[in-house]
Amino acid sequence: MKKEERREQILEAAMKLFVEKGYKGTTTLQIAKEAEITEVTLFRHFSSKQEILLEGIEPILFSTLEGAINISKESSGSEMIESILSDRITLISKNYQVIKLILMEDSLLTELGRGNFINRILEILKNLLTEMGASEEDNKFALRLLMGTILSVLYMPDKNEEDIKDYIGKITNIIVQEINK
Amino acid sequence: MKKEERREQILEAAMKLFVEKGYKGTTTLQIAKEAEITEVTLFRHFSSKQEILLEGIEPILFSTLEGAINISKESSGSEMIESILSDRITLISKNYQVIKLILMEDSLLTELGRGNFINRILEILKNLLTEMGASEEDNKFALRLLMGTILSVLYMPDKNEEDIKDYIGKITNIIVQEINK
DNA sequence: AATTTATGTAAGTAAGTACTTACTATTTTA
DNA sequence: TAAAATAGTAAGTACTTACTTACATAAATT
Repeated sequence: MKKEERREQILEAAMKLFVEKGYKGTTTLQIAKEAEITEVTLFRHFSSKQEILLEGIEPILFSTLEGAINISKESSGSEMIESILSDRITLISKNYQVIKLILMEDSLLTELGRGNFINRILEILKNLLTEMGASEEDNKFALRLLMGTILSVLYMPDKNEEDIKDYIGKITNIIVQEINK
Repeated sequence: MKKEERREQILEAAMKLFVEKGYKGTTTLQIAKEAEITEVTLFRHFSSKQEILLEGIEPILFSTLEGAINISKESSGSEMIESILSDRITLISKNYQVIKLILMEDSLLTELGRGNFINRILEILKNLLTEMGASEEDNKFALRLLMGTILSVLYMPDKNEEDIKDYIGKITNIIVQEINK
């Protein structure tokens, strides 16, 4: 098996276990077994357990968030939130396990200078709302509503796409109504 | 120092560290130091680290949730949700760190037969809504809205009581409006 | 003052865990 | 088919960690 393939395979196995039992609750031996290789091979591909975690969460840490900024700068109009929200929340919904892991391991990631995921999401949402022309007061209300929506998608067992889209539509109406009041 | 006092002191120190660094990320030696005692003394009061965790989260695990059921059965009218929500969310807000810990350590607690905190909250909220006469569809919407509210209080850094009460009021209006539509 | 009760000290045990080294075997590629 | 890359085996190292034992000391209770 080629280098890259094996790395992917190890990452996949590791993330599955990290999500299930947390970073500290997972051993490198368990990861190796899950990936059906030996521990020695694992350490030939990654120099440490930490490196596996960081590489595993990296794509989410960057792509999931940054995308929203670009979209918001290219779009306009009052359907903006809905399209952005729908887009972002779909992404969040698809990667909810990794994101939950990132929240779970926040203290560890903070030690490594990559913590505060929640604050970064809040910053992005705040910018979005400000660009829409929301006042300070509306901002508070809408911000909590949006954050609550994201968190509910992360933590509620019901991941039905239709239901979520439906909910986003209603939430968007409420926010737009509030801003244009 | 008396037995009970010391137990409390150890629990307090332990919970502080568990919240900061997670259960597995905290050692019994660290707990002892935080409580300004020796590790031996710690193990004279608790037979295991696990026992400390379970005893530490127990009050929240039971009181925070069960209370809501009783209130809901004794009250009536359309201000019901607001008073219940306000009450429960204040409690959640005050214990948000422990609750976050419970969510963080869900896999560990599941092994000990005490997991699925989210599902238990959802059950309670669902009952509440059904008693109010919400339809299946409203139920879905309101349930997500309520759960999102709780989660936002848990995870957003802004814990301003006024702001939260304000938000709850608005959310309540939206739900009542949706149900009586 | 004598007895209990609670704590500290010092040392240790047994198990786990991230990570390494040296050597051999297999698979892939040229 | 020979060279190069990848993987397994076996053993081990160095460190951490939950928890224990034995003994001495201090504080509280009677």
